[in-house]
Amino acid sequence: MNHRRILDKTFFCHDTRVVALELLGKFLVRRIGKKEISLMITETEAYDGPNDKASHAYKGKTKRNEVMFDESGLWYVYLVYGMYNMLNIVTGAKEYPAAVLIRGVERVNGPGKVTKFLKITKSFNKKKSSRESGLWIEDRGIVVHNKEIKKTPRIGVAYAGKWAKKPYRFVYKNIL
DNA sequence: ACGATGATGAAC
DNA sequence: TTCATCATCGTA
Repeated sequence: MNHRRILDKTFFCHDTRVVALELLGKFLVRRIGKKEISLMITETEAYDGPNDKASHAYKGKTKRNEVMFDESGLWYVYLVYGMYNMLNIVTGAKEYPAAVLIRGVERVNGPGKVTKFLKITKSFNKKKSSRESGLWIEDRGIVVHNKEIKKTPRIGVAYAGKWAKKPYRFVYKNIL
């Protein structure tokens, strides 16, 4: 059975923490010309709504974060530290600003390295996760058990007070 | 432990 | 218009 299902809005329109968990074991697929690169997602972080101080949406809608307020299943890509693009997928209901940061995939650890390896830039911002955009996520039938998932505080958000301590980072331990 | 490197948002 | 900050990473 070659089980393959491209994930769409129906997958992403749920609680961002649930989506972040369920993205582990799914495949991030990037088409460049005729070639497709598929890598299993191994590390994610949830950014949850207007009250999460670690989230870009905490202070309301801006030009940068406005896609977080749009419908789920869209890419949110932005530049940090002048060098690294961060890849997020918008989650939850429309107007509820939430997203999941894809921090790591198999053999590529670190959100800046993922985007560099897959040549993902801000040109993907606000595009839909879909085959036609050249970047999408597939379910290939891998089942990840709760015991295989490590939950930790998020990285690089020490400024966020009590939100910095919430276990919104998810790591699939069964990494190749 | 620290510098690279530039967009962003808030202050002025 | 200036300024501090930043969901990072490679080098030391």
